[in-house]
Amino acid sequence: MVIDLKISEPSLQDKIYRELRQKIMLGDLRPGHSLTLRGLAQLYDVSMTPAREVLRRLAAEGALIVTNTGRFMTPILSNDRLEELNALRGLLEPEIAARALPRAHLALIDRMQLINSRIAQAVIQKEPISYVQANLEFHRSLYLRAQAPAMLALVENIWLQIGPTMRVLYEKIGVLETPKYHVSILAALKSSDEQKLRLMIQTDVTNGLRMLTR
Amino acid sequence: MVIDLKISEPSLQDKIYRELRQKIMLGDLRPGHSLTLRGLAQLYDVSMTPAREVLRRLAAEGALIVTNTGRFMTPILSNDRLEELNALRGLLEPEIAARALPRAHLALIDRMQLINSRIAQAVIQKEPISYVQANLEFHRSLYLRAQAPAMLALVENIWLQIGPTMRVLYEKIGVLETPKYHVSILAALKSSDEQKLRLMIQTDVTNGLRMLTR
DNA sequence: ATAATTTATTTGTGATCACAAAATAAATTT
DNA sequence: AAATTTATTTTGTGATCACAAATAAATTAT
Repeated sequence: MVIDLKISEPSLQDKIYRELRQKIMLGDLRPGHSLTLRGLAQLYDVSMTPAREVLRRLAAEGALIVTNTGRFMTPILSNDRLEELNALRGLLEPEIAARALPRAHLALIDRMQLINSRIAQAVIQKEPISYVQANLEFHRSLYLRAQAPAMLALVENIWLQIGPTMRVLYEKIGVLETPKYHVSILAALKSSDEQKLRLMIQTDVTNGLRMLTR
Repeated sequence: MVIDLKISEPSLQDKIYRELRQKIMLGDLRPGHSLTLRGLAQLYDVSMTPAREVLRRLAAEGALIVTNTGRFMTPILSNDRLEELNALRGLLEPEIAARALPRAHLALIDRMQLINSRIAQAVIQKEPISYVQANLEFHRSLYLRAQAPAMLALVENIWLQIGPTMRVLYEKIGVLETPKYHVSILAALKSSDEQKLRLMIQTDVTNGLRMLTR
């Protein structure tokens, strides 16, 4: 018997999808930025077919909206919508963090500390994209430990939806400060204090938006 | 100036999408049921193009999984995954219910009572699909009042993911009983008791699964 | 019989095209 | 100068095809 372990290479659209998704989540595209099938296809030198699969997929995830005439663009969130999405973060993230807590060993905490210093660096260099990227990585590296893939998927889905809007908010205010509750989060992890962790995650999330919208 | 209000008729794929989505959410398809582009296309007498858009969209929403060779099928949920998804229901649904509470007037409560009797009817007639449909409608009619579209979208997304699995669970057990916490939910609504409402929604959701998996 | 191999069939991916609707630009009229 | 009309371009939708990979069926060899 011949066993062949061929790794089925990712399809064309997967590559495009991941790149575009990343761009949107990090706020590389502003709200209302429109994307066209042919434009995207040309950009990646493929035909319209994979391009539309990508756009529709992102639309299905709420990363893009489809206008009533079928055009694709990054969403322009109303204040209500943004607050709702942030409330969802405040609901989901403390829960997933709490689930990660028992599995959060020192190696992880160290790594989070390292990521946190990258955030500080982005603040100094005034690089909003790097800032968002490192910030999300800080949270994700913790949440991954929860071994709750469905929950993580929802959280990332929300990040995706608010990506473009967060970017312009950061632009308006400038990246003022390194997130002040991250140290508290790390402390709660070290002391395995679930209640404190929940509270600090919640505060970090809600305060982040308050800081931006006032 | 001439304003013309043309309702842009829904595209071909929209119709197919909605039908298939409904089928999946109500458990009309069993877990592991595979769907093919050409099969779906033939069924609706369209070309492969709209069929694949539909399947990919549903896959993006977690209603279908894509095998590592690109085939589409309804998900076969592990116990862990099912419990995780149910925990998400238990987290999200009390929140959205609480948000709907201030807007839940008598007309709504009456309508929910009516839906509840349809559930009882489905129990008697042993029609699992009708049962699930009416049950979801009971919840949705309340949640719609929350005016929290992003939250509702997440909830429905979870319903979609557990649809096929719930169906087989109902088959195994048979539709034993009408959901006993629904009357408490209605009572909490009438008395505008948020804490009770949260608890009863939570209990209804978690108990529903416990009833099925033991 | 059972396993291995070969053959036939089914399936998703990506490319290309025609088409109609929509958005934009240009021209015309008011 | 503003509003309307016309022409042009851009855009998404759906259909069809070739192709390679994966699955199923048939055949052969052990």
